Amino acid sequence: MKKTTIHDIARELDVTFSTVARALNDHPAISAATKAAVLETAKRLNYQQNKLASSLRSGRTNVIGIIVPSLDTSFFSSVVHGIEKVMNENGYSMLLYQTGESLKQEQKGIETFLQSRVDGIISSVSGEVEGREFYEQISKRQVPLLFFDRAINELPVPSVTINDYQAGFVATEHLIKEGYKHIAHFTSDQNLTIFKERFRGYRDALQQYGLPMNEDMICKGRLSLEFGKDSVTRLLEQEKNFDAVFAAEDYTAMGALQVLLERGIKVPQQMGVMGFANEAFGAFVTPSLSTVDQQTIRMGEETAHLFLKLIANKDFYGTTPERIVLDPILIPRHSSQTVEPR
Amino acid sequence: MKKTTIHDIARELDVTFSTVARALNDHPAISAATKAAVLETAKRLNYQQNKLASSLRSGRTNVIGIIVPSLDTSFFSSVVHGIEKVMNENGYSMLLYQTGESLKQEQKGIETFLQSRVDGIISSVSGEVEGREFYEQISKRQVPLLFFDRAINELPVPSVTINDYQAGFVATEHLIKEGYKHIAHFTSDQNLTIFKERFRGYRDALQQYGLPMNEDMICKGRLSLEFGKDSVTRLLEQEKNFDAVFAAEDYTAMGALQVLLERGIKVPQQMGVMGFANEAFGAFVTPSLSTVDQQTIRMGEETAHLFLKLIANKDFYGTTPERIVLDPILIPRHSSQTVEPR
DNA sequence: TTGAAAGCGCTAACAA
DNA sequence: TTGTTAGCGCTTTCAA
Repeated sequence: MKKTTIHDIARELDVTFSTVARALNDHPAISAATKAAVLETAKRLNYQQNKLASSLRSGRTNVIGIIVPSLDTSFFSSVVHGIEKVMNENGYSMLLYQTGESLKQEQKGIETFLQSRVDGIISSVSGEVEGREFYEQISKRQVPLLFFDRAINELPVPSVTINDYQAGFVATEHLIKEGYKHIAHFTSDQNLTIFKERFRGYRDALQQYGLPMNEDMICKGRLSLEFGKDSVTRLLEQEKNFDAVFAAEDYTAMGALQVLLERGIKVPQQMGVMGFANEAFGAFVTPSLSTVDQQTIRMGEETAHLFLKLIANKDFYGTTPERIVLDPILIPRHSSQTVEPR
Repeated sequence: MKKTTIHDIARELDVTFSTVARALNDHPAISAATKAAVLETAKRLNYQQNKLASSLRSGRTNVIGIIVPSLDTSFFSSVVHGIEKVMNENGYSMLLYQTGESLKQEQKGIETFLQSRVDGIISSVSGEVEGREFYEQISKRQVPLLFFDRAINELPVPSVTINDYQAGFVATEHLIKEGYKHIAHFTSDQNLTIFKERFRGYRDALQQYGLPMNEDMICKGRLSLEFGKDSVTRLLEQEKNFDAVFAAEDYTAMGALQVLLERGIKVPQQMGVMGFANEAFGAFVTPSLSTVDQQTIRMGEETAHLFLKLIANKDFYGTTPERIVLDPILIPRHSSQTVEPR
C-alpha cells in the first residue's frame, strides 16, 4: 500500500498541495470549507504526515535525546519516566540511549542524536574522566543541552541535581545524633562528583561534631551488594573500631546489613546502617533500612520543565545556565534508630 | 554556525556532491585518494550527516518505537534495557513512549511512531479492551510489529512472552507440595491475558491436586502493597479458612506478608506467601519472599533478536508470526518453605 | 483565500 | 571513477 501524501489529497480535491498543507497545519488563511474537505479526505485516505519531510524542511524535530548510564536501575528509569511524561505532554518524543557507563557509548549516542537533529539533549554523564570534548560539539551546534543528577560542573550547562553534599551531611549527622561515633563510609571508586560530594558531606559532618575521620574506614569499590558484604566483613575481621556504616548506595548498605545480622551483630543497637537512594526494598527489610531519598520522579519532571522553559527562550546559549538543586530527603528507619539508650 | 552539508565539502574539494556522498557512504566505486580527502575535509568542517534527509530519501530510519505502560516499574524498565542494548548494537535508535495504561496514549504513541516512519514497533499493550483497531493501521502500513509480555493473541503478531499459565501453575503447585491446602489468590482487575493465565494456572493446579477452588478466596483489584494488605486483612477478618496466599505480583504479596507478620501469624509455618515478578526486595525481606522470575532482561534481548531476525526477512507480513514463550523460573524462598513438618 | 515555486540535504539510477 | 539528474514530502515565501 503506497503511502498517502498531501499531493494525493490535493489531486482528489482538485486544489494545490500547498492548500492541503495549510489546511492540515491549521493555517489562518484558509476557508472553513476547504479545510473540512481536506481533513475529511485525509482521514479517508489514511493520510499520515511524514515527520521526516516536515522536520527536514522546518528544522525542528520535536524530538529530544536522553542519555543515561542504564535503565536497569530504579533511579534512572524513574527519572526517565518523569522526563518522558512531561515532555510527551508537551508534544515531544524521546530518543533513548544507554551508555553502560562507557564514554565511547556516550559519544556515539550524542553523535546519533546530533545526526538525528534532535531539538535538545538531556544527559546524565558516565564518569568524569578525560575526553569529554564531544560535549562541545553540542554547544557548537547550538543544540540545547541539560544535565541531570550527574553534571559536569566545569561546563556552562544548566542542570538539575540533588544536593549530594547536604545528603552526605544529613545522613552522617543523623547517625551521629543517634549516638554512633565511629562511622565507616562505603563509596564508589568511580570518579563522579555525586560520590565525592556525598563523601565531603560525610567528612564535614564528622568534623563539625568533633569526630575524627579515619582513612581506614573509607572503602571504595563498585557499589553492589557484594561490595557491601566484602567491605563490612573486612572491617570486622580487621577488628576496626566502628559502630556504623554509611553506604553511598542502598544495595551496598544492604550487603553490609546482611553480614552484620548473619554474624549476630544487632542493628541498630550495636551497629547503625544507612543507605542511599531509597530503593523499594529498604522499607521492607528487617530492620528497615535508613536512607536518603533523591526525589527521582520530581527530578525528571523538573528537568523536563527546565528544558521547556529554556528552549522557549530564543538564546539558549546566551543566558547563564540555570542550575536547579533539589533537597535530598532523609528517611530515618530502624537500621539507624536506637530506640533504647545504649 | 551554519551546518555543514555534503555540498560544502564538495565545494571545498572541487568535486560534485555525489562524489562526496559516495565517499561518506563507503561506496565501492570511489578512489582511495578522493575518499581520504573527503573524510579529512568532513572532519575538518565538522560535518555531520543529516539523518532526516537521508531517511526521507532512502525510506529507512533505523529507528524503532517502543511502547510500554510505564518505565517506573522494574519489570518494564528492565525489558527496555535489554531491548535497547541489543538494538543499539545493531545500529538502531529507540523512540520511547509510555502509555500509563491508557489506550488513548497508546494510540497517540503509535501515531507518532508511524509519522516518524519508524522501521518497526515493539509494544506491550495497555489492557485488552475494545478499540484496538489502530493496531491494524500498523499492518496496513506494513510496519513490522512485535509484542512482548502483554500480547494481543487475536492479532497475528509475533511476540515474546513468558508462559504465565505455567507460572501460575508451578507457583501454586509449589505451595501445594509444601503442604498448603487452602490457597487464596490476589490478582489484578485489569483485563489482561497475563493475569488471566496466571489465574488459570492456579485453578488447574488446585484441580490437579484435588483441592477445591473457593471463589471467596480470589481477590481482584489494583495490584499494590495496599491491595495486598487490604485483601489479606479482609480474608482474616471474615475468618476464611486459608493457609496460603499466591499474589500475581510481588508488592501485593509483600503487603499480605506485612499484615500477617504484624498480626503474629507465622510465615511460612502457619501461612505460606508467594509473589510474582522477582522484585529486588523479595530476596532481602524476612522471611524472604518466594516468587516467580520473568527473565526480564532476557525477554528484552529475545524480543530485539526476534525483531532483527524478522525484519531481515523481506516479507514480514507474509510469514506466520513467530511466538516465543519463555519459561518462568520458580524462586522458592522462605515465605513458602516449611522446613519443619507442620 | 489559493497557487506557484523554491529548497531542506540526501540517495540512487543513469550517463559519461 | 565521477558527474548529472531526479526526486523523497514537506514548509514557506511571494504572487495572484
